Amino acid sequence: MKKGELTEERIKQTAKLLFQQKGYAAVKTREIAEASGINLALLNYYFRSKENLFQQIMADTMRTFMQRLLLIMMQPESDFRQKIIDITEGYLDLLEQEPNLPLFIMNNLGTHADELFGEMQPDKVFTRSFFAQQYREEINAKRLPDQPLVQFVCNLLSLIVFPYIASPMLSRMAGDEERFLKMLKERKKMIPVWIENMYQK
Amino acid sequence: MKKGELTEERIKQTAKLLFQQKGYAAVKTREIAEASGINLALLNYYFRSKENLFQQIMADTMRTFMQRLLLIMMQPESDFRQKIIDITEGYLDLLEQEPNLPLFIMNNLGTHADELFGEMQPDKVFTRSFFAQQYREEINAKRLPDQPLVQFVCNLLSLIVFPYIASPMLSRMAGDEERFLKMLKERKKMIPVWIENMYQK
DNA sequence: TTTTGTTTTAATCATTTGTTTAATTTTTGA
DNA sequence: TCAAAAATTAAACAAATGATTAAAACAAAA
Repeated sequence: MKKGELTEERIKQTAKLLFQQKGYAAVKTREIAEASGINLALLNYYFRSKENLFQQIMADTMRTFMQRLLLIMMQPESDFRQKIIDITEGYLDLLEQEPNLPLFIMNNLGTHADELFGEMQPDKVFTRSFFAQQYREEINAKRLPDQPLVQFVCNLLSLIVFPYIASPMLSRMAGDEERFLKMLKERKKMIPVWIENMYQK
Repeated sequence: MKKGELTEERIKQTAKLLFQQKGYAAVKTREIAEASGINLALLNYYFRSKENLFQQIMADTMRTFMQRLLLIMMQPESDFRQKIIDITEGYLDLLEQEPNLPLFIMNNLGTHADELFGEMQPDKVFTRSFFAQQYREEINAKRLPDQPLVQFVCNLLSLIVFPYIASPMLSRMAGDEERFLKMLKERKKMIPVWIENMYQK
């Protein structure tokens, strides 16, 4: 009863990594089995099918990724500027450990976008969250132009996520890997500043 | 001699679309054949193998995508600000017609990043192009902070490309498809403004 | 028309791949 | 300790998949 759950989890972690790196169709069940150090048949014993294993992993991934944004947006304590810093640092820390996550998410957004928000209604979050309220306050105080919140969040996520999506291109543009990594580090400080400036008139 | 080249091109276009939508491994040769209205064997007659067909398509795609940026960067006529506008509008026009292009590129960057620049040396473009020169002039004139050019280009490309990569998520955040499309339109005007403001102190 | 080279087709091959089965080993609880 | 349950394995199956073959249809040149 204990041993099983352990290997089940091991398979899931291995599969998650492989799916992230190569995508659903490119990963073969035998590859997952070998990489997890299990017999091929065990995969179906625990997960019924490759498809089902993938669905489980995707549901987890989507929810966790979005939760990171939503939890901060719903924080009553922190102010608007602090939330931007929290979102930036939160995601950049995550991406340091899972650099393939963004591309993985984006690739499967088409079929799994609904799972992003789990139980929550997207529009509720984007109109009634503390972050949404604070955003409107900024607009009312004329510190931000009157544009939809999505536009703002889109810009923030763009700047955070894109370098990890385009890293092979950017590291070539940067000249070498070292300069690219330096650039990534720099962004953690700069993104909140850039975002703030962007809307300054 | 004429008929052949025509079907060859038809296969290539169909395959390109499928590869963009589903990725290499998920597209089956029979699917390409059926969608192109040809017999399965013709695919190997013209392209030797699925792999080879894909390589051809990727090489084309990478070069064309990057060329769009590099050509503008090497323009002697236009000034710095105009180049930013040209890059933004150039790419957004392209993406309107090929919305899956960014994800397709990013997914295959790992294996095909070298083909991005074709003959050119990346560092040459990023240090000796007119755009690079003009960027340094802006820095010298204190109109821009002293940061590497890649950082700047990364931000510009982020804002242009990300909405097309994350569209299923963003359209949900926006509330409905209509509002999302409105947002996309708005960005064409706003991105150059945002970019300019970003670096204002 | 005949001939020659090109294009297209149906059928087939050899692997790969997801899944299942049936037997074996290991673990657990009484 | 020992039987029942859980975990693991080797072997095999059926469908799919990329590729090839040999023959047919077609087009162009002589």
